[in-house]
Amino acid sequence: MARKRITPGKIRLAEVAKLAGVSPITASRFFRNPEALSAGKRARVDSAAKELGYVPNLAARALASQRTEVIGVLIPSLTNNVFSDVLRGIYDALDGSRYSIQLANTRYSILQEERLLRLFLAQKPAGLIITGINQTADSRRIMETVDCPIVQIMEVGPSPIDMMIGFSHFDAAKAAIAHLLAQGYRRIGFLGARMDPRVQRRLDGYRSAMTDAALFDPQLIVTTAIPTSVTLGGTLFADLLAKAPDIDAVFCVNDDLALGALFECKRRHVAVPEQMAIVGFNDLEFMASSEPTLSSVRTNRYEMGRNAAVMVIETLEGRRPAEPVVDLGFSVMERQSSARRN
Amino acid sequence: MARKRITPGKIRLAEVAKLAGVSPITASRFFRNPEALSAGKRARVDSAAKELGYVPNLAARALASQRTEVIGVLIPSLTNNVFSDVLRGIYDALDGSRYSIQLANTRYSILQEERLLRLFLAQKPAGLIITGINQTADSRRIMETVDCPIVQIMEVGPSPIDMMIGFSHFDAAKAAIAHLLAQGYRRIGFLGARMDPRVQRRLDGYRSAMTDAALFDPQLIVTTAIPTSVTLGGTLFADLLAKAPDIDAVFCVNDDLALGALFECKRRHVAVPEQMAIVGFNDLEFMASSEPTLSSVRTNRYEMGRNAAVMVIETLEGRRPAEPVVDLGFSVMERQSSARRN
DNA sequence: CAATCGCTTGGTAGCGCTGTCAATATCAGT
DNA sequence: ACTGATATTGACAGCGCTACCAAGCGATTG
Repeated sequence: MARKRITPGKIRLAEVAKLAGVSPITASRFFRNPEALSAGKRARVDSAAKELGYVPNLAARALASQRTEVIGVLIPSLTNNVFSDVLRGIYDALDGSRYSIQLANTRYSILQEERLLRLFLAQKPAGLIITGINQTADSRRIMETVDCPIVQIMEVGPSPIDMMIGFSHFDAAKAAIAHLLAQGYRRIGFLGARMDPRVQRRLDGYRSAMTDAALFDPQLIVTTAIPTSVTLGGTLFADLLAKAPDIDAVFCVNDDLALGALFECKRRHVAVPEQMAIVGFNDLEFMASSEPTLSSVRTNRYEMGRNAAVMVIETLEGRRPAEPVVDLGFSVMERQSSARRN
Repeated sequence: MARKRITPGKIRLAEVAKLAGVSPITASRFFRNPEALSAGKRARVDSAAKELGYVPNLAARALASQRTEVIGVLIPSLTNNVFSDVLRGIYDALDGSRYSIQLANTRYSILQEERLLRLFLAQKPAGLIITGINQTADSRRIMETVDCPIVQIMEVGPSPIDMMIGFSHFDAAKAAIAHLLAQGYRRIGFLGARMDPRVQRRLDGYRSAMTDAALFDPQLIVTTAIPTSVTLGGTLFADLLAKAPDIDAVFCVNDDLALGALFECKRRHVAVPEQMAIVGFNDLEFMASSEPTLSSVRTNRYEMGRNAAVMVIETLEGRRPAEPVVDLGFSVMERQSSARRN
């Protein structure tokens, strides 16, 4: 014979319903769609739930309703400051809502990403936030067939899977180079690490700007697949200097590299910005307080995360955003490290 | 009459069992305790599951078994690099295991922490990783009565709730000051931001070391409740210099402050380390490649996260660690910024 | 050869909630 | 007063899996 699994002290929806003098299903409705109840019952269920300290069993809810209140978030790195800002935005937006987050780290691998995606979708998430626009063909296909709001973050591009929020890395890099050109710099080097798709697009922007100015020279480009770091910034800058000793500026694909390049300049007694301009990317906090202060491209990471989460929630609650693709833009922060006028 | 909710294409455990020619319960056992099956059935269920691409329904599992395979993680900040390293360790340790992570951000508030703790525990997590040893009395009581492995991370101290992994912030700060004293520095300032309990203990370590050396002077201490940043490091250092112009060294409670102090020194043309020594805390990556390189106290954050997760898993699998409290230690990284011998 | 033991396997029921539909109550309009 | 429409509420069954118990079976023992 089977067990008698009665959990004595446990507060279930049935207890709440009994105390409130309604049926369990009415109590259930109170939590999902309070407007459907009459004011009287609503108040009765509410106070009964409070009195008993009722906490819904999420597993039971998920099983019965065939969906969860979990939003999956796929990001390529847990270390990169850029993503911690995005994450903070997402967590802040969801704080106090019924939704929770399931986070996974793809480690910049789209194969990992696909694996994790399958894992997530098998659990029927309420929504999905995924980094970038370069997924595997299979990942894309899976996401297109799945029935939940999806937001691609960090960049914008054509043909969103569903929704999209970010900015153009191409344009941002191009604007940074335009700033350097306007300041009179001509031999502008490029430093790139962990050449992920977004960094590639920054390189494209650099190339485009330099070509437009008839200043493009492949010797000015130094890249590596190694993950970024301040130390690496110094190393790459030294490599660049060896290849092209006559450079008068560097554009670094992120601020860590820029800081490393600055330290390397100090080590070599190269004056910044007189002999060498430095421009970074992301505008991390320290860029504004270094000596000299470092120019960078500010991106709206926190807002990106926050809005992405809001877009998912709004869609889930039937108020789908009018515009599925949001370009948050960027701004070139012109500071001491690139302040030379001819 | 009620619905007929037959989901046609869906692969359930029953389908796997049927294909394997066993009962559903035997198939179920295959996933939770494969050793209990005979080799033949085990292989049959395995291949059937693979063939059908079976993915277990976690909600059903959680509901039936009255427990989840989720490990709750409570950290005070998503921005702080220190925690991203810890998190990376946790995620790495759990990658490929059956367990997943539920992350929450307490924002350095023990009241928030208590709220989130209640929220977590209501869903019966498999385990819990919580930051620090300063919880509210209620939080502690709740955790003591709950039946799941709990690891307190980031520091060690007396009376663990369950398990504990970290290091002594008091000793680490004291060792940093001992290093500065050994180098011949005497008027050693203290810079502290976001005075959370661990930072407080670093202050205690500083005070103890300075008092032992008969060099303690409250004028040398500058602290603030403001969250840390590089910019703040510069500001606090300026404040310190105003209060105590004769200082010859600063101990900063973290590396951001140290970097800010370094930049401020450059701005003021104060030579580091000749006129001013700087020592940070955490040994973030950039400390080793700044100019001059910055001394710091290295802590094992990744290992802390990784081991904490392993401790939880081992306990869940019946192999409880012999030693519930693990001190991961620290090491003082002596670099250029504090290299003056008398 | 019967009794006992341990290992493997299966049957039954139920975890706590919600989708579906039906029933009832309420109300406006004629 | 009666009809039809709308707002509220309830009954029932079942979401997919696992806990509990029992049964089957071969091996061991005296």
